[in-house]
Amino acid sequence: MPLNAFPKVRTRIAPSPTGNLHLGTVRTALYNVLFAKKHQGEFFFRLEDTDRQRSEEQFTQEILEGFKWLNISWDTPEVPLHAPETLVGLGEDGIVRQSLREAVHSSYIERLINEGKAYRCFATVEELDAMREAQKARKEIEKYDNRSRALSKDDSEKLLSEGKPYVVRLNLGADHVITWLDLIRGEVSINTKDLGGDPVIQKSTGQVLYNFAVVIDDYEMQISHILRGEDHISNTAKQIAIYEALNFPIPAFGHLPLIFTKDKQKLSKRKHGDIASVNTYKTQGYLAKALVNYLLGTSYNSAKYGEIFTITEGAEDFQITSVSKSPAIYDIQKLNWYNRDYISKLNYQEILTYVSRFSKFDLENNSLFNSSQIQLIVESIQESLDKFEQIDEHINYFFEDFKLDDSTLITIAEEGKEVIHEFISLIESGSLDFADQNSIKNGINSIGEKLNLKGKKLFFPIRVAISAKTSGPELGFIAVLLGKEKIVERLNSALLETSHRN
RNA sequence: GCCCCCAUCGUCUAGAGGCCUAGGACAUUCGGUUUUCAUCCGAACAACAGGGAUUCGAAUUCCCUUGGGGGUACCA
Repeated sequence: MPLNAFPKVRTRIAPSPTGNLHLGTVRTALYNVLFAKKHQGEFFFRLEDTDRQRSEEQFTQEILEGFKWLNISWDTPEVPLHAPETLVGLGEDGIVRQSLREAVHSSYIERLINEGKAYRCFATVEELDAMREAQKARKEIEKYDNRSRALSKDDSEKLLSEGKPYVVRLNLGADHVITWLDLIRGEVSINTKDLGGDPVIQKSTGQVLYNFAVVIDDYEMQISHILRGEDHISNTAKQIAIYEALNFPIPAFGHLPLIFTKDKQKLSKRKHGDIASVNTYKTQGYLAKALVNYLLGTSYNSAKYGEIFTITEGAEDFQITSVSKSPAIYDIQKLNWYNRDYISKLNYQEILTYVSRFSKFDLENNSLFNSSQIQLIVESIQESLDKFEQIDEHINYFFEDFKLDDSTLITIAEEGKEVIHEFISLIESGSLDFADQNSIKNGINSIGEKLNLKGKKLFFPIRVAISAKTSGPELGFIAVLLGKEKIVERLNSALLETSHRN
């Protein structure tokens, strides 16, 4: 596709360090990466840290760690063509820090004032409140009435010299329609009359507003394609007005659908807590690749790879135009499915690394089992793990004893006790080989024949007695690893507990 | 209120006028395998929001309605 006036595809992610790394931010970043990869372009990272009230260094660190964990890296912007020397605010780490660019932003404000495209507005907050009240009383739409457009240059200079506080507003001119061809949505049009009057571009503190800073920074970083959340659609109209006032080439815009929860609300930290935060997934033991794949899959399916694909594979046939327009509802079950799938494909060294990190048992240096036994244990539960956080609930009975609770004991029942008795005598008769799974299994089978029991009635009592669980690897497998003594001990103690209960 | 965006199974999606009695995946349910559990295999369930218009023909184009969401700051 003929991209646009820009020589090269450059995209960016521009998070604010005002909270944890949000799933939505990651998703936006991912689509930007995908698009840049697909078009052999570059992807940049800009930190929008100008909100001094809410920005915190701790959040910056969390965001960077999150990106690192997810293995999303960015390119370093080169010296911009349009800007004079170096790109102000660019750090060694390739990150552009917006807070370091305030002087740059201000200089463009001055330029607009000099060109008559922006003006100072000395109206006080009280004055503007009164204006809105009056509009409300008249049942008009509340918006800035552009009153200061009329201020003469002399009057303006006078108020300025008197030290009166002011904001700078962009002169939107006569009402007109701003239209862009959205990469995802097609043509989008917004009339400037619905923008709430001439927008403030610089506060009375001298700091510029978000919409202005974004335009300046994207321009100097030569961003060619801006892919961001749908919640920015109305910002885009204002930003295009700023691009036009500044006579900057206008990049292409694409507005991605948002992530919703089941209640159809935008996924937010405030309302939905931890599930919005990337850190939660890292902590619970999700694989970064699975999370990436899930996030990408929410609004995009690879024609070539279907559901399961890496970011590189996804980029092969990525079409920004085929990204879904409607919101994606957050679905933990789908994420878990991805994660199970990725976990099950891990080789042993990989899974051991993860599992060790999440287990309270020292798997790599264990006194009960040697390394090949550990491998057998880990591999036996590899496919039943949704996330690594669950590791110990699957393997704890190998490492420590337990007390059966009522809900577990109930599965043993009367017949079960008999099964256990028989199993104990069989073991003690010495006819089972604890080095051989099949020997154990055959032994259990013979009990089944003797008592005329099969299926759950035969296997559950033993399973519960030796593992306190109704699911897990083969019984023979467990028995061989735990060994004769431990098995007998647990069988006896289960019998004891059932008798206490009855 | 005003402006904008969106609308296919419960969920994510395929579908760019006839290939659609709408395909796949997740979830769910039921079978088979495993004398248990997990895995695996098979099957079932289940959707074009409603109404008009265009057309020989519409999930696909247009309009309206309804529903949902976003925005509406000297926040980002």
